[in-house]
Amino acid sequence: MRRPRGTRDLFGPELESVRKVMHVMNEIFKRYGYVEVETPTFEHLELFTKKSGASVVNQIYAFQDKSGRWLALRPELTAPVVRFYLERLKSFPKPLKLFYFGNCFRYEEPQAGRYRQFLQSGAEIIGSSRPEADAEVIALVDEVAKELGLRGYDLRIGNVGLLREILSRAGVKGEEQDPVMRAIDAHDQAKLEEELDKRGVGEEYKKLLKAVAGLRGGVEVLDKAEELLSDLTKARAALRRLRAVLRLLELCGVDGYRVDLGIARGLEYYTDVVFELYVDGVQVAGGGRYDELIELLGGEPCPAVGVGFGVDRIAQAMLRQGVEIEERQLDCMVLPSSGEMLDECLKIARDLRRAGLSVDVDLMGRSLRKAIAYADARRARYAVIVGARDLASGKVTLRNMTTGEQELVPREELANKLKEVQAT
RNA sequence: GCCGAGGUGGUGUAGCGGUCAACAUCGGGGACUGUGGAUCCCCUGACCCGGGUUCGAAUCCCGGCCUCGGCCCCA
Repeated sequence: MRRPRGTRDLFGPELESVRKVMHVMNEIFKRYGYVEVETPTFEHLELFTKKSGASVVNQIYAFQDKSGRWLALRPELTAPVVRFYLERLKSFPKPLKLFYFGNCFRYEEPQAGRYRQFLQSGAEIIGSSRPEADAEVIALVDEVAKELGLRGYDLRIGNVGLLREILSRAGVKGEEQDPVMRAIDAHDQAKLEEELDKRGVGEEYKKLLKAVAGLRGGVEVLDKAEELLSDLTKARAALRRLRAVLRLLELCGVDGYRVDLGIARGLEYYTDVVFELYVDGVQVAGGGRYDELIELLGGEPCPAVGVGFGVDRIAQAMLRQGVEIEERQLDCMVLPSSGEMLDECLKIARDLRRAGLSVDVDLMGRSLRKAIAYADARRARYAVIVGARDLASGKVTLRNMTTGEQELVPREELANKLKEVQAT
């Protein structure tokens, strides 16, 4: 039997790095005042088909249960969290700040950094339409990247509202905009030209769209955008919002970002400010404002902003970059000098474990020689050698596995002695 | 869904029509029943699956599966 395509078995550094990412995120989310939620692994299929276009529906693991209900393994977590909000959290004080971790499933061809089961985390602010909320979510992303020690990360901030407004003015509305947005996101000029012509967009708007989508750099690009958009009131409002968010980011201590007005992505439900986080050219997080999604899923109109993180991808980036991941090692192994000492070893191990130490005993009936070799292979810091000779005077031998130095230690002082050296 | 490169012990490789399928490493044991990272010896363990060609296939051909990477897509 082998594992299903696109899944992974994890252990060792791979698992440690995932755990570390989860741990750090968990701490930061709570530090920022978010509350954890958990939703089921499967939902009604309809929840996802409502939110996402038909193109992605065939990538959902969908099935009928024994009563014929159409269910789906969740392909993402925003829709389930919004569903949870609509079902039970609507009457909590606004804004609601929620975070979550969860496995998601997509039926896709596995490739670099892409699996059929993957771990996502995210945070959402539901109920605030203000730029403070946008800025806080972006600050959260920056904090995660910083605290995980990711080097050379690239945080890009844009606003899909600008591009969509230009398209609307040019007569391209609703879903018609999506293929155009995709072409922009892919930086595919030929494709963009084609999509715009297909929809009869005039030269003037084509030029404007390309000019705006090409803007990236520091805050100064907003001035250029403002010149270009002088006639478009709503687009200028979007620009003002972006400016406000960037100003707030400064107060939050975020400075390493780039403005990129070409961010469009296939994220069709984003309405305003959007952002993406890249590490080594791989996108590891993305989010933005989605003021219409909650209504789409059957709620009262309600503004919201959020972010999703690709936990596995971030963990892989950390391994790649050699970020230090501390791993709790075995404090000691308790080894009998001969078979008769086994009972005594078990008692000593019991006491040391109760004292909070990480302790192992040999379960193979090995000779002392082999057992010490095994302790070395396990990278135990100490070996406690229990023999009749020392035990006669109530002592055991404590061997430092790194230096090879040994000393006789009274049994009852063993735990304290080990805890002392554990701290160093 | 498409394209490319691959699949031999747990890992890394050799073998490329006839070999007891080799080597290294890892794992278990012994030399050495109160002392590890050395040496020597022994043991466990593999040709992805199914067809075909052939007297004979790990080796050649076809199909599938899987892995890695790229495209499409990425809510």
